[in-house]
Amino acid sequence: MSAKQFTSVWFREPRKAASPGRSREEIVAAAIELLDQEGLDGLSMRKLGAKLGAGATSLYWYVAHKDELLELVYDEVWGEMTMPEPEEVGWRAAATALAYSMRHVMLRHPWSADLLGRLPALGPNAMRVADRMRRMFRLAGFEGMDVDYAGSTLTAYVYGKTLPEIAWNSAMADHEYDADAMRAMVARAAKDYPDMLERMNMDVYDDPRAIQAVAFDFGLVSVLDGLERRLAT
Amino acid sequence: MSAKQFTSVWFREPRKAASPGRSREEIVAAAIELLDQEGLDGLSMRKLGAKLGAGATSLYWYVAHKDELLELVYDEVWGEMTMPEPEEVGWRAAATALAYSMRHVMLRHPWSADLLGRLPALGPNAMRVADRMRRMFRLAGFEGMDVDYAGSTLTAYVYGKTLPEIAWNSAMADHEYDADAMRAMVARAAKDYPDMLERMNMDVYDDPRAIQAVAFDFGLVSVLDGLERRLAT
DNA sequence: ACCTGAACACCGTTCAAGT
DNA sequence: ACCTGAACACCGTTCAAGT
Repeated sequence: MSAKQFTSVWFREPRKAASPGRSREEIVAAAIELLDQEGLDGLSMRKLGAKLGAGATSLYWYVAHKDELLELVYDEVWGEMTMPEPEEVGWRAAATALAYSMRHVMLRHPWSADLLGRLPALGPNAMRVADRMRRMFRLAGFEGMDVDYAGSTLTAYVYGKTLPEIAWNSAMADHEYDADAMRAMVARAAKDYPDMLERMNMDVYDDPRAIQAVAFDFGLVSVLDGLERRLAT
Repeated sequence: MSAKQFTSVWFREPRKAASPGRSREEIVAAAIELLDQEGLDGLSMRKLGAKLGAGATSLYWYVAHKDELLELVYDEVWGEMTMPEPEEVGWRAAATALAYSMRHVMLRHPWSADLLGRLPALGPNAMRVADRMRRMFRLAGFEGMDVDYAGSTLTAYVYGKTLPEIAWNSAMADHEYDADAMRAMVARAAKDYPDMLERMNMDVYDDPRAIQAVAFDFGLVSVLDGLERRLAT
C-alpha cells in the first residue's frame, strides 16, 4: 500500500556534520549511557533531551525519529565487537573469538538484545564485522552463497543463545534469587513430566551463570563442528 | 534490592476458573486476534478491552499486568508447535520437524518473535514441547546436562535465525520492495569492502524468501551434524 | 541553522466507587 | 464477584514560533 521506500539513517546525510550545535556523536554517547543505566525502556526522547540539557524535542533536528537513533546506537554495539584477522589465526579460532565477543558485548549492554536482528545492520561498524566474517568463512573454504549461510548460522546461534540468557539475568536482577524456590516452581510446572523432573536434582539452579557459560561453549563447538563437516563433503 | 520473589501467571490460580464473567481463554483468544492483525504494538489493554466490549481496565481482574497476558498468549504459541514422537521417527527427523514447526509458527505470528526467549516459558504447552525435546535428545544418546545443552543449541539456532527473517519481512511489508534499489543501498553501505560487493551480483535480493529457506536448511543441517558429531566422541 | 513549548493521540496501571 | 471511570505519570511525534 504505502509507496515509501525502505531507508536507514545511514542513507541520509547527517545534518551538516560539525558546526555549533549538538552532534550525533554526543547524542549517541548520551543515549548509550542512558541505556546502560536504565535499559531500553529507560531511553525516551524526553529523558535524553533533558540529559543533554536540551528541550524535549530538539533531538528531532538530528534524527528523523527514535528508530534512527536506535540504528545509530546499534552500530556502536557492533563497534565493540572484536575479532582477530582470520588470515592470522585461522578461521575456527577467529569464529570462536567473534562468537565470544558478540556474547560479551550483548551481556555488557543487555538492551542490545532488543536491537540485534531487529534493526537493519548497515552502519560502518556492522559492515566491518560482516566483511571480516565473510573473509573468515571464505578462508575456511566456503564459496558463493554458502559464505553467507555459514555466517548467519554462526550469528543466529550466538544471538539465539545469548538473548534468553539476558532475559533470565534481568528477571533475576529484579527479584530475590532463591535457588530452592526456583527449583520448586519449575518442578511444579513440570509436574507431569518425570523426565523433566530429573533435571531438578542437578545443579542448574545453584550457579546459573556457570551453567550458561558451559552451555554456550557446548553449542558453539557443535555449530563449528557442523560447519566444518560441510567443508569435508 | 527488591525482595519480590520471581513469579509467573502459571503460579497464580486463575480467578475462579469458570463462572459468569469473561474467561482467560476468551481474553487470550481476542489478544491473539489483535496481535495477528496489528502486531505487538497494536495490543493495548484499552484496545483489547474494547474488543471484548468491556471497559478499558476490566482486564486487570483476570490478569495482574500486561506481562501476564503476554505469558498466556505466549504459551498458545508453544501450543501450535508440532513434533512427531521421537521414538517413532528417530531423533534427527524429530529435531528437523520441530525446527521447521518452530520457524513456521514464528513466521505465522510475527509478534511471537518478541516474546520468544524473553518471557519465561513455563506454561503447559511449553512444557509439553520441552519434555518431548528432552526425550528426543536422550534417544539420540545425550546424557545429563548435555540433553539440555543440545536442546538449547537447537532452539537458539532456530530462534536466532528466524527472528531477523521476521524483521526483514516486516520492514519489507511496510515499504515498496525494489530489488535494485535495495541492492544499490547495500552496495553503498558496503562500498569499502570489495569482498562484500561481490555478493551484490548474486540473486539474494531477487527472491529473498527463497534464499531464506535455503539458508535456514543449511544452518539446521550444520547444527544437527555438529550435535551428531558430539555423540560419536 | 538550531531550539523551544504546546499540543495530539496515545500508553500501563491504580484505585475508589458502583452493582 | 465483577466492572467502571477518572486520574496519574508517562510516551513519540508534529508544528508553528522563536532566535
